[in-house]
Amino acid sequence: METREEAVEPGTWRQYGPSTLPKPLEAALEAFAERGYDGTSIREVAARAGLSVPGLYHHYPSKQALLVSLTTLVMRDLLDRSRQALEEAGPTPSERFDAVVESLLRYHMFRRNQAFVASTEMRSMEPDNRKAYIALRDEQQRMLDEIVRDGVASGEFGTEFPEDASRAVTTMCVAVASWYRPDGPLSPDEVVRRYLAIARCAVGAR
Amino acid sequence: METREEAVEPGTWRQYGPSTLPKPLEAALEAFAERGYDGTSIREVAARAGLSVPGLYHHYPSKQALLVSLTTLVMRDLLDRSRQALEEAGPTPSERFDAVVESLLRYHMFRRNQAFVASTEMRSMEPDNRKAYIALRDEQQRMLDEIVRDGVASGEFGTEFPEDASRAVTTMCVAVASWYRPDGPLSPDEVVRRYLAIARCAVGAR
Amino acid sequence: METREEAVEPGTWRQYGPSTLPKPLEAALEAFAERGYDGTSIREVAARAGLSVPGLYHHYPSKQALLVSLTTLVMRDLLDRSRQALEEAGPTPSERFDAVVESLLRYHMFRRNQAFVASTEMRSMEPDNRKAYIALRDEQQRMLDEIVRDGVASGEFGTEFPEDASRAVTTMCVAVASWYRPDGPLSPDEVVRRYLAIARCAVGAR
Amino acid sequence: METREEAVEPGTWRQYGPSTLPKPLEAALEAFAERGYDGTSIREVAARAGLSVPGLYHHYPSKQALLVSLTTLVMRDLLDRSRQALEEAGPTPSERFDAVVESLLRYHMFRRNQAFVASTEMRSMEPDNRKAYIALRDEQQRMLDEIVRDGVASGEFGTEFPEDASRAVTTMCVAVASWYRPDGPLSPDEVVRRYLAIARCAVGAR
DNA sequence: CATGAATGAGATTTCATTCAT
DNA sequence: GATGAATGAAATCTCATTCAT
Repeated sequence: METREEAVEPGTWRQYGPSTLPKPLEAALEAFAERGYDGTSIREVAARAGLSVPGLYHHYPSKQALLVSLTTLVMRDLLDRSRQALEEAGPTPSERFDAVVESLLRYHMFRRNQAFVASTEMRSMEPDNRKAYIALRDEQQRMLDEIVRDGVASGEFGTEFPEDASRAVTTMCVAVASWYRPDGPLSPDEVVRRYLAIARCAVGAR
Repeated sequence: METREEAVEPGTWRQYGPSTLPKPLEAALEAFAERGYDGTSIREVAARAGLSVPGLYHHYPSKQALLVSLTTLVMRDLLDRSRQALEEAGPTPSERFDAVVESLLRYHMFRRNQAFVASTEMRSMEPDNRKAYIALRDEQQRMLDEIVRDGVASGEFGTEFPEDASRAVTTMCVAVASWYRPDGPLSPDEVVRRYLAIARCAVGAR
Repeated sequence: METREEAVEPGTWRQYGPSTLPKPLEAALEAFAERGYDGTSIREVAARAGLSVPGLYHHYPSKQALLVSLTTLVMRDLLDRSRQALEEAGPTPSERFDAVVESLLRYHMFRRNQAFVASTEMRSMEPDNRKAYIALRDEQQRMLDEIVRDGVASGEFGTEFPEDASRAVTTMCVAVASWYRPDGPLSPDEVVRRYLAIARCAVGAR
Repeated sequence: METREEAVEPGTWRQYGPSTLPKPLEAALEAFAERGYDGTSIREVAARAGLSVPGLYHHYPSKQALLVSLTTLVMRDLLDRSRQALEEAGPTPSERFDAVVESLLRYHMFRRNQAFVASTEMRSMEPDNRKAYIALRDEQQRMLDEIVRDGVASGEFGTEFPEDASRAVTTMCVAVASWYRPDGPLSPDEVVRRYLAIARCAVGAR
């Protein structure tokens, strides 16, 4: 009876296998994460990708194109996962809030570098590319804003400043990418549990 | 009865005049904030400082030295202000928490660029310089960690995860530097009021 | 009674249909005319020819080969036309002079790009290829030189400096390629009329 | 009683010492003349100028700048000489015609490479630079055009097509740069004598 | 400190050409 | 012949830094 175009297994948004980026993007990602866009030479990316420099140019016509392809894929992946989390969530703002926050948190742990580079290297994008990236990022932010507003309207959330709280929550989640380490003391599930508690509190849940 | 080395007017930590950085550092700051360390040429810094290139080298022996001087001054300023806020605060963990958080928030609003560059360009520091910078930053973080722990011990804060909450709070405050604009809709006092509410809640105050 | 190998319609040397160059050479011609040999990439030629790059290499083994094939065809065409013009001309040096000059003028108007590229890109030819090209060009020049000498000998031309006059005439005709435009104010016939007058005068005709 | 700003020795326009171009331009000139603009690498120019590559960039900010500086100096020099020749010439169109043609001829013999590169590499100039160059070149052409028109008006020149004749004469003179060799069989004075004869005839002098 | 000249190293990008399919 | 991938060599240009004056 399922009539959706793409029927996806439930919970897929929680599953993170090894990243499926094409090799040159994987190489660019690592390099950008370590040294930044401007601090990374195309030679370095090519070497990491196991290509000659012109070989790299055969696939991506410029350094900027690497950044754009990378960040676009990243934001699409994040958005897809958040949307899927929402679809599977219960109907109440609280449930929806938890779902989006959890998807944000997991993404920033399991796709740490991707998330970090995307948010950090916005300034290295050429104007048009930046505009396109910001549009995607804003879409993600608005998703949470709306839920928080709904929660305040329904009385589930008590915050006086829904916008600020929403941004503060996003901010916290994004920052996870800069300290979380897979081999650190906290498991992803534990991070989710703890940050979810803080996030709920930030919006005055209950 | 005052026996401190430097007796400072009370509330100085809340006062932010125009920055007192030496001109070359001011120039470097603006450039680094706009284009990043690697994206900034020494010629650009010299031009912004109204100096010739060799003139700039007369004051700072390398590009790296500009970054180090800059970030060291920044962290010292922030630490000084936080310490002063603490000295003037009441004795309870709640009062002390509020003081440190407010000092963090104000710093990240009034010294937006400084805070942003310092936190962003850590990766551009040579190993020893990075180590020294991290030491200062950790000192700042430990200041808050300790207060949160004290608050939990005293029963004023109810969080289960003092360390996480403390880091999340710092994180939120640091991120203020990347969205706050002096000509935006929120006054610094209002930002302080709102974020303080969120921060208190994150540590389970009350 | 006709015994020539190839009997050609009279006046053919005056007829210029659309150029019959193979497509890759046509493409190379246009590109070389616009941007010069060194300023043209093989990819550009391939694209203009509607071929893939390896497809182009299938027909011509190198960029240099394109230039050589092109200029050889061009010079042969020009020489053929001049020879044919001579064959159809009357026996006097004046008549023969007019015929060759007219053929030169028409070629440089109707095969403007070909003539321009051939004369311009001599310096881009590898030594042996250049030598071969120069041989053809000299043959053309000698054709005119000889007629002028005959005309002086017969008293029809009065110039003191037959060689100089002959070269100056060639020069003028070649230069027509760099200013003549099919949509300009002068018809080819009119250009022929005017330049022929100047050319005759340069050799002291009458 | 001389009140001119710059009193110049008469006949200066006929004097050609060794060229006074700055060394990098001299180097660029030779290279461009031999291999063309696109065929010349900046390394080659630097090497010929006895500079490192960045050393060359210290003086000229781009390859294009070399071309522009060079061709501007060239056209100014030529124009100055032609104007001076005119000032010293007698009042009749014939005398003025001879003066300008002689100045053109001498320039294209003594500054052969300069003249050749300037006329050849127009297509390598960026649009604005080309426009500026063409303006200078047209000024030179109009100088001759005007004289020829005057000569026709006064009855000294009999040509039916003053514009064509004028361009043909210029063309001949310019082309001298591509065959004249200082060690060839004709002295500059002799070339002047012979070409002047042809040029006069082209405009129907007498 | 400013000016001006200089440079080794290295940046991004392009080119002609080749080969496997 | 087209497609796609690949590459050594070389192109233009920039950078941090230095030195003489």
